[in-house]
Amino acid sequence: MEMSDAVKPLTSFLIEDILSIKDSTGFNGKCCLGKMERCSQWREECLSEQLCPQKTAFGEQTESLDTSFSSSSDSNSSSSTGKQKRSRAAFTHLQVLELEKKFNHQKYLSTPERAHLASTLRLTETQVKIWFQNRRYKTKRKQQASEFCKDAYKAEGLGLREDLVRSSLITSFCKAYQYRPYLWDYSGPWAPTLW
DNA sequence: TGCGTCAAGGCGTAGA
DNA sequence: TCTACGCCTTGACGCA
Repeated sequence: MEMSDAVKPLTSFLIEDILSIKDSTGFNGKCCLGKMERCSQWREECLSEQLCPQKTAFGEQTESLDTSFSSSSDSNSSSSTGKQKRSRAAFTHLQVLELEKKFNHQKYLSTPERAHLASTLRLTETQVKIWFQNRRYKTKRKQQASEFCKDAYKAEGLGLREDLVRSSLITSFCKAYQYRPYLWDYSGPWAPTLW
């Protein structure tokens, strides 16, 4: 549904409209040349090894995006049962960084902003939209988890012993949960700690 | 091999 | 009716 939307023109803010170079790059995973150019671009923008350390940053993402986009239009990914194999695109570290940066400024993007960000990051508008959707939901879950943990600590600290065993379990859960990347990346509900 | 992460799928809802 | 959203789930992928 989403990926087909990405291919189908939705608004006048299509990446192609903005870039007006769509056929030369062959974006949407149908041509590796454009992605290689993107890789070069991103590599140049890498300030340090820390910004692009992941081995999945370019090669695997290229492949992933290929399969991701081709799954909607290419029958190669179909299994013998006729069911298309679902693929998951892995965004590059820099793409995620830029998305995070934008997210820290704005939790919601307008259509033009989304289109601009998508073209900047060489992603589809749908991918940017879904990323922000997922990001908001993750942040919300993180907030709920932190409040849950806070309450658990509070209850334990006050000596409320309705169920000490459960409380201990919750406490250890919270202690473990704080090491989840997207949990400790942000100290507050919308607090930008990366930037 | 089980588990965690995360992009994407799916469904219901709201607003224009 | 269309689009974007929230919420939850699914499935691919990497790792210990």
